[in-house]
Amino acid sequence: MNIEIVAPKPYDFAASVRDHGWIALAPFGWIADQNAVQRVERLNDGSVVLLIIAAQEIPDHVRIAAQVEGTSRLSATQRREIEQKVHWMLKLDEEFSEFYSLCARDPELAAKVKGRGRLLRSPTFFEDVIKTICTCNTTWTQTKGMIARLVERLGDPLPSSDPARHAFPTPVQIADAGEKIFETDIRLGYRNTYALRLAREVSEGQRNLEALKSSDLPFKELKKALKQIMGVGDYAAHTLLMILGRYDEIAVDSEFRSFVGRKYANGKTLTDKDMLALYSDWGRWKYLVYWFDSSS
DNA sequence: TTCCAGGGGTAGA
DNA sequence: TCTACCCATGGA
Repeated sequence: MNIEIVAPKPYDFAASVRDHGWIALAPFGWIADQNAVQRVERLNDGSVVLLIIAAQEIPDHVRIAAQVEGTSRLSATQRREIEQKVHWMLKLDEEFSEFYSLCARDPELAAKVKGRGRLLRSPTFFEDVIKTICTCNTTWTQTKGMIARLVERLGDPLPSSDPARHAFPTPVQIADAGEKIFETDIRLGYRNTYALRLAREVSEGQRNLEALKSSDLPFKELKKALKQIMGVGDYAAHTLLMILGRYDEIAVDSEFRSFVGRKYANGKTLTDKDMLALYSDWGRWKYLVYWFDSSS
């Protein structure tokens, strides 16, 4: 079964989805020989399917094809859900023309960003908050391990896949799992508490994370709302704002400091403030400008 | 052993 | 608003 979606041009699908490390976090994956994103996805009705998402350039736009495996037929509701999720994951709703025209003032940057900017995100904001918390104060290798264990231990399995592959667990599945399995098997370290607490808040209806996806709150207020989540500080809030399409502020982490130090410091020691000042001219696009400044 | 990685919470000033 | 200290985990 195939679901087709039209994406605007310019759109470099293969580069865009791999520009974000999320492609390496379960249940996402990259199929190199097909230039396709794969993802095990649990639908709202509880069924679990495998999505294989690829793109094809045609004259006026880009055609996204999502192949759905693991079910013999799809209801209209299921098709609509998959369409909406793919649309959100690929950020097909965002407008980047202002960003591209702004980049024209820096030829090196302009050459790099062509058709890029639509960084991969997860279908639910809950998943992206959990993943972001698992990037804090740890290495990327460990983040991948934490998310792989979380998905493998708590997510619903894809029917008849061998070895078993799993969807990202729902807030209820995480909340119901309890602390013990986090300590013995999933091992997020002190983030165990944050993940469980968030899952409980969401599953009990005390926190509506998905509503933030369509929020038109000003940047500062949205940031304030995100920082109310236990485990989310400035770095995580700016990362999550990027995921929501707000690029006003850079997420300062060891990676940012190391890149700016290498490229601009010339042996001097720079404070975070000094480093951020290097990007101050880029208005509401600072995060993306830094992102592509630091990427190849 | 010690350090620290794509930081954040908390207490105290 | 700023600083010092603590935090689980695992690789270097």
